[in-house]
Amino acid sequence: MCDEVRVRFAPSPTGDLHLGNARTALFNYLFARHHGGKFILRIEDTDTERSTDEATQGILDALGWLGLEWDEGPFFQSERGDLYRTAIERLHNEGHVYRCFCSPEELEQMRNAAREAKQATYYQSEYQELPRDKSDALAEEGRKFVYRFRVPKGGATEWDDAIRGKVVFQHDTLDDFALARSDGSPIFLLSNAVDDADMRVSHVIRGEDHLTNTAKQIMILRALGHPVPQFAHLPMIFGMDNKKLSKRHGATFTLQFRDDGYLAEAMLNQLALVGWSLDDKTVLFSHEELTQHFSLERVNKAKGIFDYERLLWLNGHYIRELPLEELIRRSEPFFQFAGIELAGRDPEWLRGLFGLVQERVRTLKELPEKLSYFLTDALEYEEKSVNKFLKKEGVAALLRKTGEVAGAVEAFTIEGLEEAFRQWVEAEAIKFGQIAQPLRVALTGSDASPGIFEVMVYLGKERCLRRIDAAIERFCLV
RNA sequence: GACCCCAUCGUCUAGUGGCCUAGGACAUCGGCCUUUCACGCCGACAACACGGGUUCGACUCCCGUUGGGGUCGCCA
Repeated sequence: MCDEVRVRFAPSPTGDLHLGNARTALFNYLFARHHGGKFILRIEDTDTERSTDEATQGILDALGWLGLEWDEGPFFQSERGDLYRTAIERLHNEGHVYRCFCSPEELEQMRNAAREAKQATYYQSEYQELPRDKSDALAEEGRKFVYRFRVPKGGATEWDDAIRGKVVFQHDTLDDFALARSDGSPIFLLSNAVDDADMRVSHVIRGEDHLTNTAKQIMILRALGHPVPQFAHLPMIFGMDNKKLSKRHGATFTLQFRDDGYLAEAMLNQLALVGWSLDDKTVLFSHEELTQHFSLERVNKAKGIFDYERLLWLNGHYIRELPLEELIRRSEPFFQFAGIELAGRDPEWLRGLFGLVQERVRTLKELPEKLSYFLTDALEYEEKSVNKFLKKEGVAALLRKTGEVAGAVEAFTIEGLEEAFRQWVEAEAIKFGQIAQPLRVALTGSDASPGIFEVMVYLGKERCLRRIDAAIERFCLV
C-alpha cells in the first residue's frame, strides 16, 4: 500500500455540468495537484436510460474550459461490466448478497406501510433468508430478481470524515439495498465502490448528498475485502433563497457562464471560495495559488450560497488584469455573435479601443455593446440621453461651435483637443460639462462613455464632425 | 415520518476558551476623484438562532430546542 494521493471525479452523463459538480471536480483536482497525486475522470454511465454522449461531451468541455486536466481516464463504467459482475458473484457466493424476487409493487407497499408505522426501515421479505438452492431454483424458473446487499443485523458502520469528523450509521436504520438490476446491470452503489477500489482511490471527495451512501459503500468495500478510502463530504451549494440551485437563480450550468462572458479565472476563484477559504482576508486566487494553498482542513461544513454578485465583481477584476491582446482574443466570439468583425482592423487602434472600456465592463459579453459605436456607423441613440442633452434650447448652436472648434484642431490628439477646448471654455466662460454631455450623446448615442477626448481621437476627426452634424439635424431644436 | 448533516453581518467567510467593544470581501449607503460612466480611494451600515450547562472566562466545549438541508429507487 502506498501513500499516493489518488482522487476521482465521477459524474453521471445525464445533463450539463452543474455548479455543484464543478466545485466537486475543482476540489478533487486541487487536492490532487496540491499533493502531487493523480486526478482521475470516471464517467458513471451505468444508467443507460439517462446517459447520453452529448452530456459526456459537455462535461469534458466544461472541465476543459475550467482547465481541470485529468491524469487518468476518462473511464466509462459501461465498458467495465465484467468487473461488477465478478464482484456481485463473489458477494453472492459469500452470502453478503442475496436474490430478491419482490415486485416493484410489493416494495412500494412495504415502503408505505413502514412510513405509516413510523419505522426507520421498510424492507423485510422471505428472500432475505431463502436458502441458496431455493433461490437458484426460482432464478432458473425465470423469475425476475435484483441482488440485494445483506446489511448486518445490529452494530454500526462509521468513518472519520475529513470534513465532518466521525459519522455513524446504525445498521438497523438501513435497508438491504439493491446492487444490480434485474437485467443484471450494476447499480451505482456497487460500481462506484468497486471502481474506487480498482482504481486505488485514496480519497473520495464528493457532495454531502452522498453521506448515507458512504455507510453502504463501506460495507460493500469491507465485504469485498478492499481498503476503505478516506471520505470527505463537501457542503451543498444553494441559491440566494436557500433553495437548491435552479434556473430561477440564474445560470446553474458551468458552460452557461462561459457563454455569458465569464472568465474561467473568475469562475475558478468563485467556485473555490464556496466552502473553502485560506484566511481572514485573501479573496483573490490564481489557479496556481489555489493548488498551492488548498487543503481539506480548511473546507467549511456549512452549506454555501452561490453569490452571483461576487462572481460578477471577480470577473470584472480579472478582465481588468487581462493583457489587451488577450482580452481581444477572448472576446472575439462575442463580437462575432453581435455581427461585428474584428479581423482586419488595425491592431494598434483595436488595442486602444479595448483599453478604453476594459475597466468599464464586468463580462466579455458587454464589450460589443460598449464598443459598437466605434466599429459601426449605425449609431443607436438612447432616447433618454437624447431628450436630456440634445433636445434642448441652445444645444444646436453649442454643438455647431463644438464642431468648429474640433474641426480646427490640427493635431487630433487628446492633448491637442484638450488645449483647444480649454481655450474655448476660458474665452466664453462656460463650464466644460455643458459641452461634453451633448457632444458625448452626439458621438456615442449615450450619456455614458469613456473620456470624451479619447472617444474623439479613436473615432477620428471625420467621423466626429459627421456625427455632430447628424445629431444637430436629427435632434436639435432650431 | 425515520436516519444523517449543518447553524457568525443580506451573501461568501475569519475565528479552534481570554488577542473579539467579532476581522476581511461582495452587495448596499455616503464621500473623494471627475467632462459622463466606470475604475480607484476613504467612510458607514450590518452577524455570533435560542435556552441551559462546563469554566475565573465562552462565538469557540457539552446537552436540549428551533430552524435549514440531505437521504430513504431495479437514479447517480
